[in-house]
This record gives sequence, C-alpha cells and structure tokens, in this order.
Amino acid sequence: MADGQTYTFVQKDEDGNVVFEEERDFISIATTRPETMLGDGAVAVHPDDERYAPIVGKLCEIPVGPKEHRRLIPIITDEYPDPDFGSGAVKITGAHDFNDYQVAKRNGIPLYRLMDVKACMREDGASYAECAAQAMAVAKGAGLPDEAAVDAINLVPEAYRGLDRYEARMKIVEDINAEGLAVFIRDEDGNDLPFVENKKIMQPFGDRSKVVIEPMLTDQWFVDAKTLAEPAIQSVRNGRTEFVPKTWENTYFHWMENIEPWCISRQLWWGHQIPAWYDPEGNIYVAKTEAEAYALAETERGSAPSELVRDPDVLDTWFSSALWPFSTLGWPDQTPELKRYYQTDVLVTGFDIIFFWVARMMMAGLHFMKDEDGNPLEPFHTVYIHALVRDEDGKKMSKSIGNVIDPLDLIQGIDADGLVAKRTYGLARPQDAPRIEKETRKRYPDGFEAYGADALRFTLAIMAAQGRDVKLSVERVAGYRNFGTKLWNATRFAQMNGVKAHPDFQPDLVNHTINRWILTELSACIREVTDNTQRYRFNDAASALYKFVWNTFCDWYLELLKPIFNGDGAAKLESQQCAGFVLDQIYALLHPYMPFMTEELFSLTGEREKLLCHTSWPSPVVEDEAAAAEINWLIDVVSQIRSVRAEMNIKPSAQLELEVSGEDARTRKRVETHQGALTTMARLKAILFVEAAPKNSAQIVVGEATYCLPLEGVVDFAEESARLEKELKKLDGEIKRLNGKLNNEKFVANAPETIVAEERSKLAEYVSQREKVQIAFDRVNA
RNA sequence: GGGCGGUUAGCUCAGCUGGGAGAGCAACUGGUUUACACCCAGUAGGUCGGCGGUUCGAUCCCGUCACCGCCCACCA
Repeated sequence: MADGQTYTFVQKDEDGNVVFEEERDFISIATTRPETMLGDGAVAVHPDDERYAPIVGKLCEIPVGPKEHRRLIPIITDEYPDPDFGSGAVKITGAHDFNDYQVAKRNGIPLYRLMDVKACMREDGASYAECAAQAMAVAKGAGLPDEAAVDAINLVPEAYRGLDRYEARMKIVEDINAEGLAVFIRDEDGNDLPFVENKKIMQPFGDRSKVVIEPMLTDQWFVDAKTLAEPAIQSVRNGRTEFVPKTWENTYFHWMENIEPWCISRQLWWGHQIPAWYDPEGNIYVAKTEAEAYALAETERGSAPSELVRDPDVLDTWFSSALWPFSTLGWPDQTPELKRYYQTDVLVTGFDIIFFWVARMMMAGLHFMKDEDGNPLEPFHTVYIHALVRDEDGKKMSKSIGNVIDPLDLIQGIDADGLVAKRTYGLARPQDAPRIEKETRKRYPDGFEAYGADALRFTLAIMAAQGRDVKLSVERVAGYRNFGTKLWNATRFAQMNGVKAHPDFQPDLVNHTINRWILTELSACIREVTDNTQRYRFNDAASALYKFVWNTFCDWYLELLKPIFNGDGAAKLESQQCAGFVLDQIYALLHPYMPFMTEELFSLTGEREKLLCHTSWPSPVVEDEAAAAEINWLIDVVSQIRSVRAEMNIKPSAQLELEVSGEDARTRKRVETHQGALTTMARLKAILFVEAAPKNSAQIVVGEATYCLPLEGVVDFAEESARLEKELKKLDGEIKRLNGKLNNEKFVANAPETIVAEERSKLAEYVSQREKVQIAFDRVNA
C-alpha cells in the first residue's frame, strides 16, 4: 500500500463468523501474466466485498519496476470481480485483457500498452522514469490524457524493453521473488516459497499459428453492426425472409440481438484493400479511388495534401462475402443481371455460417439494395439450412483433424493405402500422422469401392433430413449405388422387350388395367415428389422415388408385364409404350438426384430432341381408383400365397393348384383377368373355382373370398393349424384393442367423428376377416 | 457458466398439424424361372432414454432427471 498504509483484512464464513483476521499492508492478487502488471491501471474489487471496503479509493503500489519510480494505482470497485474467487481482487490491465478493458473503460482507467505487434516489450517512447511519472499523475487524479497520449506512454522499464513477453515474464517473477514481494507459503520442510497455484486455465491459441493469443490495443475499422442488424432482424420477424427449417431463426435472432461492433479490418495481404487514405497529418479520407480521395482531401483541407497513404489493411473475408448476392451481379453498376437476379431466391447453406455469412448478407443487402419503390430489399426470400456431414463419430469433418472423407474417394474408389496416404499427408500436426493412419486402416481396411457421383448425391439427399447432422455412412452409399444399378437393369429389361416411349403416347387413352394402375401410382409419386421438393423435404422426395422405382415399378409392374410381353396383341403394344412413358417420367423425377445416370439412360433409350435436364417437370396423369384397387388386390393375393408357401416350407419349384371359393362376381372376373399373372407370380399350375373350400389345404382369406392351396401329402397340417391360430390371435388382439376404444364413452364423445368412424370400419373389417379365418381353422382341425 | 439440439429395430436414420411405429444396411430361411446375386421371395427384431403431468388417447405437447453432441463465453 502507498505510504505504508495498512488495513485489517477480515475473512468471514457463510454465517458471518470471522475465520481469519490479519493486519495487512498489501493486497493479494493472482496472475498468469505477471509482465502485464507493468501496465496495470488499477486494482478492482467488488463493491459488496467488505474485506476491501476500508481501502477502496486509496492507492497501492505495483511491486514491479525500478524502486525509485515505483507506480501507484487506485483501488476501485466494479461488478466484474467475483468476491468468492481467489482473493477477490483483480489487477486491471485495460490494454491487454478483454475483461479488464471493459472495467477500465467503465472506470476511466488508462489503457497502457506494453507490447509491440511481435509480442515483445515496447522499446519506443520516452524513458521509464518520465512515463512512470506521467502515469503517477493520472493515478493521483490529474485527469485522463487523450488516447494517443496514453498510448505514447511506455511503462516498460529499461531493463525489460525489447524482451520477448515470455522472457520478460520470467525476469519479472524473479525480480518480485528476489524482493520478497510475492505471496509466500511455507512448505513441509519449513521453507517459505512463492505461492504458485498449479491450475488449468483455458488458453486461446491462434487457429493457424498455434501460438498463444495476446490481446492488445490496435486501431481497426469497425462496422456499426447493431444499426445494420435491426432491419435484418425485422425482415425475418415479419417473414420477408424465411428460414427452413424455421427453428434456425432462433439461432439467427440470438446472434443478431446480441451483436457487437464488427471489426472488418485484417492485417493480411490478400483481400479487398480498405478504401481509406491518410494525409501526413493523420486525417482520414474514405473514397472509391485514390483520385477521389485526393479531391476529397483538397476540399476538406482547403489545399491539396502533399501525399496520401492508403491503409494497408484489407477487409474481413466475411465483409466481402456479405456483398456476394449483388457484387457478383455487377454492383455497384446497375447491370441487367443485377436487375434480373436480385433479389435471389433460396440460399442453401449450413447452420455453421448462419451468423458469419447469412446474417451479414442480410445486413449488407438491406443496406445497399433497394426495390423499385426504393425500399430495402433482402438478398433472398428463403434460407434453406441443410444438415452438416460429419464423420462416423459425429465429429465435424476437419482438414486439420484428418477425419475427412474425400467425396472423390467414394465416387471413384480408392484402396486403403491411397486413403491412408491422403489422410496423413498435409496434416497441420505431423505428429498425429501415426494415430490417424492407424485409425484409417482400422475403419476402412479396404478403402472404398467406387460408388459413383449419383450414388453419393442420392445418399446425401435422402439423408439430408432436416436435422442437425448427417453421419456419412458408407454402407448407405453402397445401398443407393445398388439402386442406380437396379434402374439401369430395369431399363435394359425394358429395351429387350421393345419398350420405347412413343411421342404420341396418350396416358389417358390407356386401356389395360395394369397400365392404368401404374399410371395412377406414377401420378401419386409425382405428386409426392413435387410436393416434398417444394417443401424442401428432399429426403422424403428421394425416398418416394426409391420406393416407386424399386418396389412398385420393378417388383410389380415389370413382373406383371412379363406375361404380356410374352404374348402378343394390343395389350403388348400399349404396355411397351406405357412402360416407356413411365421410365421417361422416372428419369425426369430422378434427374435432380441422379443427374448423370438419368441423362445417360434418357439418351440411350430414344432419339431425343433435347437433354433430359431441359425437359419439363412431370405432372400427374391418369388417376384411376378402380384400376388401383384391382391391382392392389392382385398384389395382395400373390403376396399372401408366397408368404404361405414360404411359411409352410413348400418347395419353390412345386407348382400348386389354387382353389377359389366364396368369391363374388367381381373377384371372379379379376381372377380370370389376371390368371396369367397369378400363375406366374405365385407359381401355380391351375386355378379352379370350387363350391366349398377343400379339406387338407392351406387357406388364405382376401376380402370375401377364400383361396386354398391343396396340400394333401405335401405338408404337415399341424403347421397350417398353428399358422392360422397365430393369425387368429393377431386379429383377436386388434379387435380387443378397437373394442376397448369404441366402448370407451369418453373416446366416442371426445374424439373427432372421422377418427371414430375410421376405427369402427377397421373393427368391422377385422371381425369379418376373423370369421373367415376361424372357418378355415375349424376346417383344418375337423 | 449461457444458449441450442439429440436419445426410435444390432448399425445409420425417417416418422411433417397428438389416433398403437417405418426405411436402408446387417441377421435368419429358401431360391441359378432368359433385367438384375449390386438380385428375387419370405422371416424375425422396438415397455420410441427414465419418471411425472395434460388428454378419451402421447414416440409426438408440458415438466423433470440421466446420458450424448454443438455453438458462445471463460475466471483474474
């Protein structure tokens, strides 16, 4: 303390009892950067901290520097110090710490700069004696000099000038200890040692340099972001610009509402140079060109300056990027492109740059661009935020970590050695190479197969659900490669059977039920894909296509056409044209997701006037409910027969008879119509209509009719009995559940009518199904 | 410390405005019928993280706990 002043330092516990009391002539503080003490402007304590109340406003001495010029600094109060942390007293070095800077600003404490841009202790300016005297005057209340004057004060004593910060740190600690001014503790052997806490602290390192960051004061250009943010917040609030999914708006608002002034100058040699010029007197002229700057200077000064020097700094890359939506279109010139394409439509980007890029484009766009009426105009009406691709552990892919999967490896394939070489080459930290090499060999022992660009693209689309991230799974890429192969093979099969899109094909004139059905299914698919695309639900669109192509078109339509292609006549010709038409539509719908393959297939399957990507987007064609119902019935019957055959362990090669009973006229007609498909797909040798279901057969109930496979001598009927019993149990469960629901008065009273009606019809269906299965069961066990 | 998100089949993930859960891969059974074994047919597998609440009814809405992850700040 100044002039040997003392105070009573009292430590109390939670209940207010004194646990420690000592007459002190010092304040204990802790620091990890002792060299910054040279620039301290004050010691701060919390206003409610009673321990220091007696000495607030007094001066204390900094225990560094030559004894004859030792500086005094005031003890001040501020909300920043935490009384429960350490001694509760904090040294304030406004020029070299972010928090201290705020405290110093609030309390009028000078910001003494101690280092140069190389992080060495300053060598410039007047002698320490002179500078210390100036600082003393300030501490004693002489008033704060202007910023430049404060910055000129070099409080580094001659002994430390020019030293690297770490050297200076060591030297200062030595000097303090030598003088006995550190806080000492007594060790087990009874020696007094300077108290050094072994404590982990978070230390910011430069991203690229890997060097400890040293905060210091410099002159920089700033943008008043708060003013610019206001309209950008409003545009999203009132829906002029929308985020998809909407939840990301929260992130946007969170940033924008807490925005700080934006430092836009960078000390790099690439980038847009800042358009500011200085005259010899240090006046600043901001202009588009040097000539304009001279003209401006002449006007303002009254005479031409001897010379102007341009600020060597460049703009923050995000500042330049903020201008992207219009600078790319020729701005500031009013080009036709700018008029046509600004405002743009949809910005597609990742959530990690909502603040860096999206927010800044919004601010710049609203500031610089106007619509026809002169109102500010947003750069885009929609911001689509997609998921981020991560590695298998969910980590963001990063070049410096080395967990990157190169898309080209998935597309072209690469062996394990090539992959390892790639991932260990060019790492920021070569010492990590062995670890990464080991990991890579473990994870991808064989490298990657070649999956192709379309497979990768489709995978990303179908996985880009509106979540947060995509853990790229190689197995799924392989799965969708298979999907491409499937479509390729389907096309080949179609060509072998004379399938070809006919320019005059008219979907609504199609006669054959199977064709009317596939066109109906196609229409539903078109609707679903289009709708989901418009809603940015690309995963749903892609999966609708996957299902339609594989499970509807290939699994059923092409199979159903086989008997027709093997025959002759009108149905065959119509089917060839219809299949060609559907394939064309598939190519078009799939084109955004698998552009290369679909374009290729399109060109291989006909003489085309233009590229697939130039054709128009499909719209729904035929929608025939009756045809859909008929073929769905067919699919149902075939599936159930197949299922029974598999469950009863009937040899695939065995051809069985099918005996139909209880059928109505419509079913009879359907069976007759689709006899060919039924026999082929269910592997039957004949279909008979019978009065009553035969004994000793496996029985299937579809709708009103019962379909029996006579199995006398083929299978064990205990199995059939067990199978039917299982089915009965399942139906009983459903019936019980629905009954419980419908017998609940509250449900009937409160649930919407449509729901109640739905449940009722479900129940009726199950009950009638159960009756028929029961009959079948009784018959087997008769 | 502040904010945000996640926890659904063995794995990777869907499930949009509450009405008994789906896909791909893997698994299992069986298949070389002239598109496709990167295939076909079939099967199995889930107290939707735990506990409360709202509701006639909860994977879905609310609260809470646990675990995981991301962003921001950071302790003199």
